[in-house]
Amino acid sequence: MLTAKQHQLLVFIQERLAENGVSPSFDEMKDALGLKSKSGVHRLVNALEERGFIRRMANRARALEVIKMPEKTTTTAASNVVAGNFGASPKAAAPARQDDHGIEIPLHGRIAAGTPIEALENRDSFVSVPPGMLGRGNCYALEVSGDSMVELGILDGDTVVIESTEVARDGEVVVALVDREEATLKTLRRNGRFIELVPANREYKTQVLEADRVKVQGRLVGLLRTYH
Amino acid sequence: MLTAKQHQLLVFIQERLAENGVSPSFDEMKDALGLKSKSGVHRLVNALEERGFIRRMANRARALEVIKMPEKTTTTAASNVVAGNFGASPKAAAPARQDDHGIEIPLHGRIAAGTPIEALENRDSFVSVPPGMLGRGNCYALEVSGDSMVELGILDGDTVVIESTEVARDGEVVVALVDREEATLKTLRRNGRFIELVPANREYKTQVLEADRVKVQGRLVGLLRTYH
DNA sequence: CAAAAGGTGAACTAAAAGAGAACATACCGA
DNA sequence: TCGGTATGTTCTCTTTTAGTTCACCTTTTG
Repeated sequence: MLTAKQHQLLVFIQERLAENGVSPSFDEMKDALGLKSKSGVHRLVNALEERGFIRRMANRARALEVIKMPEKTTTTAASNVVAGNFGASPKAAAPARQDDHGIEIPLHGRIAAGTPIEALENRDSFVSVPPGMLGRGNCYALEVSGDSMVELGILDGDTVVIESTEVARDGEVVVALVDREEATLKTLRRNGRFIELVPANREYKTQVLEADRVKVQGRLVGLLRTYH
Repeated sequence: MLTAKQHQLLVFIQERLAENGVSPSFDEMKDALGLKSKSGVHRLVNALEERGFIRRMANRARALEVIKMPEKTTTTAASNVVAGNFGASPKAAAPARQDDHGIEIPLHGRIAAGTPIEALENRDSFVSVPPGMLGRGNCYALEVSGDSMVELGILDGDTVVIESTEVARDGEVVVALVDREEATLKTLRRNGRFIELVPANREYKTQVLEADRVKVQGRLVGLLRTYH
């Protein structure tokens, strides 16, 4: 995720903030990295901001803030946090990691109307969500692609939080696997031995399928959206 | 996040509050910082407010309040962040805590079309949001009431993340204060010396107002929704 | 090799900081 | 209700410090 220089700068900023609560100026960073010009620092800072490690106020002096540190690959974290908590619960490969104020859940890929999930089990992708948003079971996140659910306020590009489950009640929004192939996000309706997958967009049609062709994979429990 | 002077002042304010519960006057702060004029203090106080470290009531004497302290999150996170600083003070400020995976921001109340924010500055309410969702400045959360923005996927009951700012670009969704009374969440459009507050719902009308009647209070940067 | 990341120096713009004064507002007691 | 004291707000001016941008070059890496 980070280059050597970027990492070096991030650590320096973090140290300075922890030491005396004052963020370093570009000149100080320049010296700390052994550079002779501030413009290089400027680019590094931009890179760190793009990658979401720091936050800054535009055109303000010494207004840097570290909002996350690079992954310290498990060893310490895994030992005390995740271990053993789940006992009998059916948990997946990438379990949620928890701390006091946010819980990180894996981002498994994209989901769209009519196309399968890209099974991008990219282990680097985690999303932090408020604790209250999680369901009871194992949760993961998906990025929404397409506009089939706009009328329920689920837009293209949103991140949805899904609770793994094979059961869902009538009217819930679910991730449904059709014919063991296509995963889509739709409202579930039961109708005798049929299951209806109802989009929330007048331009799309409801799919009516025999119950055994549809397998529920998860249930919508939360949604996150970022504006730029 | 802070300059040396800003940090110095913040620490001074915090100490005075912890000591005797009364916030220092501008003159006292002036002396404490070794200045000869209050105007400098005024600027520093504004800077601290803009950065979300203190809160104040306009035109009220000694009405400062520290709402967070700069991060002392040392790499080894062991001892708790804020611990010990506050001594016996019962009203210890609730600092917006930060850790690796989530940031907590204050939930300031509800916002609806045509009604003021309930200024429920309930200090107990915090929401944890993903680090990447935050804007550049001071952020807080509001609960959305009403359906005036449904066509942009902002539903009744959603939680929106707002970045404090007084400037906004054309087309951005903002918290706008009309006639110093009504705060609403709307899309901002500039039209000569008028400002249009555009709802995202065909059943509501666009408000066209002279520019000086509208004050932008913040900018929409994120959205959270929980399903039950 | 080409693209991305790094590095330099200079010119330029903007913010932080300090001072002093005039003005505005809140509050309190007579 | 008036006036005075304490406080907070604004303004202008100045100096210092800090951030931004650009053109151009070098190194690293896929």
